[in-house]
Amino acid sequence: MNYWLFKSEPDVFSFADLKARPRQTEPWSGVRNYQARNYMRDNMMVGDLALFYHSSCAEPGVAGVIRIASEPYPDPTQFNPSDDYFDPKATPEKPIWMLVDVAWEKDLKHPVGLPRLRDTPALSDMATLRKGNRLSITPVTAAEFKAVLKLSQTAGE
DNA sequence: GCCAACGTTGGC
DNA sequence: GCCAACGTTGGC
Repeated sequence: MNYWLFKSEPDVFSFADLKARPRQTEPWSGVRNYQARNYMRDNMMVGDLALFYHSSCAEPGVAGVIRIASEPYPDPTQFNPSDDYFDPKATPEKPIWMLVDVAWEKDLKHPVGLPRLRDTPALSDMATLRKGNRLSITPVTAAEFKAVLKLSQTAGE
């Protein structure tokens, strides 16, 4: 079992939006970064758990827990000329961008904001908190995942 | 293969 | 809106 962190701007797609989906499941479309794609294509297993992180918003931080719900498959938006994520170099025979479905797994008792994450020694080496990191999908260690869940049990300051 | 220019991300 | 930091592009 591996652990991950998925970033999303809540104005575009939030943790609550995912929970409100009919099957509480959504294809994680639109990733156009090779490293993030490779994590989905090469390293994720159905059943892996992930933190759903809200970025570029008033209160950035971990909003909930999601689960990898499919094998990797081609991101359909790369083939659609009218889609923002259309990639003219991709064809169904030779897709470039792969994605996985993610499913709502559980709510947190309290969301864990970025300042708390930064204040937590156990998370000092967490990939998404490193200076300059912009990857929308990063690995999380089991210890880090556990530490975030522990933080979510209390409201903090 | 190098590297400058550009676009994007994301916190503040 | 600003700025730091990074990834990508394209000329050479």
